Amino acid sequence: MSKKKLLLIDGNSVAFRAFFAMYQQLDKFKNPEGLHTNAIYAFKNMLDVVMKQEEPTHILVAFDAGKTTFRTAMYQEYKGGRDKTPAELSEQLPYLREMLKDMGIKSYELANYEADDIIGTMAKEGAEAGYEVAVVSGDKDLTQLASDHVTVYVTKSGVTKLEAFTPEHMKEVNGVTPTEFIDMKALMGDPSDNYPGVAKVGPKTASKLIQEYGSVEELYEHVDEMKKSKLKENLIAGKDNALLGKKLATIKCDSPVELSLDDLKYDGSNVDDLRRFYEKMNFRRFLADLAQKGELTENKTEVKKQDYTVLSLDNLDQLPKAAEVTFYLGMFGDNYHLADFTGFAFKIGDATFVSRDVFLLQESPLKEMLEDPEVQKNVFDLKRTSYGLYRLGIKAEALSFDLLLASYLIDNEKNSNDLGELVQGYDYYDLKTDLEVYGKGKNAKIPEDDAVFFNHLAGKTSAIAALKQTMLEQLKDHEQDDLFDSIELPTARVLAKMEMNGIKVQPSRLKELENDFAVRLKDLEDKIYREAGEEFNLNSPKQLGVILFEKLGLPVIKKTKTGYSTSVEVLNQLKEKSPVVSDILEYRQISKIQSTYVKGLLDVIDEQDGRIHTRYLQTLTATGRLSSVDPNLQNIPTRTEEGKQIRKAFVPSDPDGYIYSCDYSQIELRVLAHVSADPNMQEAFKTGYDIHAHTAMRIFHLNSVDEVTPLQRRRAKAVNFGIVYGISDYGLSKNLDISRKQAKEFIEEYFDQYPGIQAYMDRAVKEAREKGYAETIMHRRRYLPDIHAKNFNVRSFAERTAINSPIQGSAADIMKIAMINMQKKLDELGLKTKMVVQVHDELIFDVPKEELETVKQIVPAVMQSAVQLDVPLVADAGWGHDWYEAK
DNA sequence: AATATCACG
DNA sequence: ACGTACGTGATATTA
Repeated sequence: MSKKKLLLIDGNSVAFRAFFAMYQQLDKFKNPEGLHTNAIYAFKNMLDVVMKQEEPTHILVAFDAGKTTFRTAMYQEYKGGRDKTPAELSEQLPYLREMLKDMGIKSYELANYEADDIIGTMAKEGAEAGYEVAVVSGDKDLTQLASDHVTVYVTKSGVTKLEAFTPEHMKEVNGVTPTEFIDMKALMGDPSDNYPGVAKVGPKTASKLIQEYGSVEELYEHVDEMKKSKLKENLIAGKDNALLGKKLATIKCDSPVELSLDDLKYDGSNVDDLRRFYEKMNFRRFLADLAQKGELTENKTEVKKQDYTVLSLDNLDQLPKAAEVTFYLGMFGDNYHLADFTGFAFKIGDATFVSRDVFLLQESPLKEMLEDPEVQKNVFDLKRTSYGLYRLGIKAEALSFDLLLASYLIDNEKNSNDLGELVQGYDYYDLKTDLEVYGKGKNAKIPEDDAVFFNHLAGKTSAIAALKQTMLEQLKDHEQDDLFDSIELPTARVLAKMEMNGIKVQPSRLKELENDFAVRLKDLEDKIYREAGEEFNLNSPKQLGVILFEKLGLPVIKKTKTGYSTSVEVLNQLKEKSPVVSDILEYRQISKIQSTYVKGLLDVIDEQDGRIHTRYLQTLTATGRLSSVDPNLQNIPTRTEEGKQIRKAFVPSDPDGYIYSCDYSQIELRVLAHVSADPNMQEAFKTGYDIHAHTAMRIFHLNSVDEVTPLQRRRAKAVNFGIVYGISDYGLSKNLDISRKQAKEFIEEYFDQYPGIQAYMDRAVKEAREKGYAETIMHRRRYLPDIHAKNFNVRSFAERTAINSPIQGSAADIMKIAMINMQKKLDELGLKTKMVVQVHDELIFDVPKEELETVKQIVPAVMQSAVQLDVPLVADAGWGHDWYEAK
C-alpha cells in the first residue's frame, strides 16, 4: 500500500488570500442571488493544484472558531486593531464549507483555539502515526511546524503558487530552524497579530540573536553579558514582550481536538452534490471539468461538434448575403507577414463555411463580400487578418469588431493571442487552443484530418460570434467603447498599413559596417586575450567572470544567481583597476551592435522589396504602448556613435527623398503636469521652459534658469524621470551615484516645490486600491491585484505601477490618436508620404522630395493637436537623407 | 527553456 | 525593516 498522506489546510487564511487574489474579479464572480463567489472559486483552484500535487489520502480544512481564544485571554490586544473581514468575503465562508462537504473534505473548528492549533495538533498526530504531512496556509506562522515529515506550503502571489517550507528552506530563508522561528517571532513581534516584540528588532537582528543564543530564554540568561549597546537596552526593556510573544507565537500541538485521523479519510467528491453546488454558484468552468471527468475514458477534451459546409468553386453561390459576418483567416505561425495560409471560415447567421483553399477568397462573391464596406466583419486580430488578405490581393473593408483588441482592453492580463485560450477566460469551453490542435515546437502541424481541422476553424468563428455581445457590454461597463472604436480599431488599421509599407534599408551600408566592426572586434579580442593571458569565450559571462574575478583577482561587486555579475554597471567600477576592463566594455558594445543590428537586420530585409517590415504588437504591453518584433525597430541604437551608424542604413524609398522624424518633447512629464494639475509644473510648460532646468532652479533654490549648472540639470532630470517611475530614494541614489540621504533630500525638495505631484501619487495609489486598477485619460485599465499584497515588495511594486501606468499609458493613448489623425491627413491630402515607424513618442516618415515642405507643415501640427491637455504638447522634427540625419 | 546582458523610450 | 526605479525585444550561452 502506498504511503499515507495527510493534507491540512488553514481555511481562513487561504480564503483570505483567495479573496484578494481575485479581488479585481469581485463583481464578475457573483451567483444569480448576488452572492460573491470569487474566494470560493480561487480556493477551489488552489485545492485542485494541491490535490494533484500531493495526492492526499486524508484531508482536513481547519477554521478559526471566533474572535476569543486562549491567546486573547492571555493578551487582550491579540489580533486587535485588524480591519474587519470584508462582508463580501465573510458571506462566502459558509458556502465554502458547503463545497468542502460536497467534495468529501472534512472541515473543523474548535472553540477557544485558532485553526493553527488544530493544524499543529493534527500534524503532530499524523507525523507520529507515520503519515507524510502537507500543510497549506496563506501566512508564514505555520512554518514553525516544518519537520522531516511535515512540509508547510505558503501561498505566493495569488493562491495557486505555493512556496514549500521544509526545515532546509526555513534555514535558507530565516537562518534558523522551524522551532527557532518561534523565538525569532517572539523577538520581532507581529504587527498583523498586534503584539509588539522587542523595539527595533526586525528579522535580521532577530535571526542573528537566535542563531547565537538558540532561544529567547537562553538569550535572556546571557543578556547581561552582552556589551553595552542600544540593542541590549531594548532587549532588557522588551523582555516581557518577548516572553509574551513566545507564548502567543507558539502553536499548541496538544489542543483538545476531537478528531481521529480516520475521520479525515478522503474518498473523493459526491459528484451530484458538487454539480448542484457549482450550478448554484454559477461555476461553469468547474461544471465543464465535471462533465469531462464523467467521460474520462474517451476523448477527454473533446469540444462541441460544429456544423459546417465545406466550400469549393462549385458551391460558392450558396453563400447567403448578410449585413454581418464572422470571419477567420488561418495562418500557420505568428509571423503573418510570411506565414503559410491554412484555410478560412465564415459564419453567417447560424451557417458556417470552411475551406483549406484560401484562393477561394479571391473569387466572387467572397472577395466582394470582404471588400464591401457595408458588410460588417467580426474577426480575431484585425491587423493580422487584414494583412493576410492584403497578401492575397484583397483590400478588406469594415473589419468592425476585433475580439483580440476587445479582450486586451477589458483585461490585458486575461488576454491571449490564442483564441481558444482567451475565450476560456470568458467561460467559453467549446474551442480548443491551437496548441492542443496543432501541437508544439517542431512537431506542430496542421491536422490532415478535415474533420478535426475544420471543426477547429469553424469553432473559432463560433467563439467570436458567441462572445461579441458580452465583450461589447463589458467595454461599455468600463467606459471603453470610445477607446475601442475610436482608438484601438483605427490604430490597428494604421499599423497594418505601416507594416505593409515597411522601411527601406540599404544593405550595402550594413555590409560596410559589418566589415569595419569585424576588424575592430578581432583586434579587441586579441588584445583582451593577451591581457588576460589566455583565450576564452568573451561572450560567456561565466568564463569572463572566472578570468576577471579569479584569475585577475578583481573585486567582486555584484553577484547574480548563477555567479559573478559582469554587467556594464560592474565593469565601469572596475575600469581603474585593470586596463582589460575597458577593452571588454568596448568589445561588448561593438559585438552587441554587430550581432543584433548589423547581422540581425541584414537577415530580415525583404528580398522582394528591399524593405524591413516589422510587426507591431498591439495587445501585449501592460500600459497600452506598442511593441515591435521581427525585428524590433523600437530599439535601434541612438546613444553611442557606433550604434547610431546603423541608422544610416535606413533610407527613403526615393534616392532624393527624405526620412522625416518627429518626436513629442517630454510627453510623459506633460501628461504628469496635466493629470496632477500641479500649478508650478503646468506653469513651467506653459512658459516653455526647459523643464529639467526649471526643476533644477526650483529644487536648488536658484533665482533663474541661467544659474543652473550642468550637474544640477542632470540631477533634476533624473529626479523628473524617477517621479514618473514612482520614485524611491534608493533608486535615485543609484542612478545618480549619490548618497541615499541626499537623494531623499532632492525628493523632499521636489515635493515641496511641486506639491501637486505628491498629491497625484497618493491619489493614484489610493484609487488603485479602491478600484483594483489604474486608468489612463482614455480609460485604458491596468489591474493591480498586488496593491493589496501583504508582502512589502510586491505591494510597493504595484504602487509604483499605479503611479506610472496612467502616465505611460496616457502618453501611449495620445500617440495612437496622433497616428490615426496623421494617416487620415495623409490620405486626405493624397500624399505619397508614408508613416513607417513608431518609437513610443516618435514617428518616422518616408517622404518624397517634393512633399517635404508639406510634411513639415502637417506632422508637428497633427501631433501637437492630438488631444487638448492643460499644458501644451510640443513635437520637434528633424529630416535628412537617412534616419541618422533625421535628428 | 532559463539566464545574463544590453539596445530603446 | 523590508529592497527598488517604469515599459519593452534580441542575442548568446548554458543547462
